[in-house]
Amino acid sequence: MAMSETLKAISDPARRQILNLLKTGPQSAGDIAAHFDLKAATVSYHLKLLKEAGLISERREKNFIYYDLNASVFEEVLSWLYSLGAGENNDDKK
Amino acid sequence: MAMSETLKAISDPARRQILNLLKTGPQSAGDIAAHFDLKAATVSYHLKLLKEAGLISERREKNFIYYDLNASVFEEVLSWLYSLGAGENNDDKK
DNA sequence: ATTCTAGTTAGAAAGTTTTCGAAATAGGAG
DNA sequence: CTCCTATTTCGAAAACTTTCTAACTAGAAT
Repeated sequence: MAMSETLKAISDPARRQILNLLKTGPQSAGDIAAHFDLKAATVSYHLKLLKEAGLISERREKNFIYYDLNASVFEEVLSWLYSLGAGENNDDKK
Repeated sequence: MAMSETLKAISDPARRQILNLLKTGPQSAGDIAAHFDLKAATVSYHLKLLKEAGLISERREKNFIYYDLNASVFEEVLSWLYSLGAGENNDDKK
């Protein structure tokens, strides 16, 4: 199940912050690391997980690696959340 | 952030299965445990986490405890996913 | 009041995840 | 070719999670 990987990927706050940062456009690994209180090795580990989950893609240019968000992978998660009833009018019966 | 708790709660496959089961209506802790290859204590632990995240509510009746799904908590997660661009037409530029 | 049943809590073992420092790699620049 | 810079990989420590068994609580039934 791809969803398990997707959800694991976004269950970590550091990885969510990385995704939030990539909303504004592709960034190099170094740029990303500079935004956080984490060592480059740690950020690299998170980027690897996000990449494996298909949530980001990488592009090499010069000796930088640029990472870019790929939100299409969230479709399966959205469907599941809707199947549980998320997104409905949650009016109280009152 | 409530989202962190919500995402942690649904990042575990056992807990997702419990939520899937509760789609069909409230169930007692024992009924839930019976559906899985886990000891009652383990299921109780998962139910506690889901309850703390606000994803389920409990109702006591006789000496049973019935658990019920509360999907409204997913709204925040949905908004965040949409803010990342999930749910858009992911047509290739081709 | 004792006993039975449904479920929870406590504490420990096993497994997984996150973080880091140090060493390794991959290219571009000199 | 050697050096430099950006980033990854390795290996270990620390922190967290999941699961279990055993002991406990709450209430219903006798």
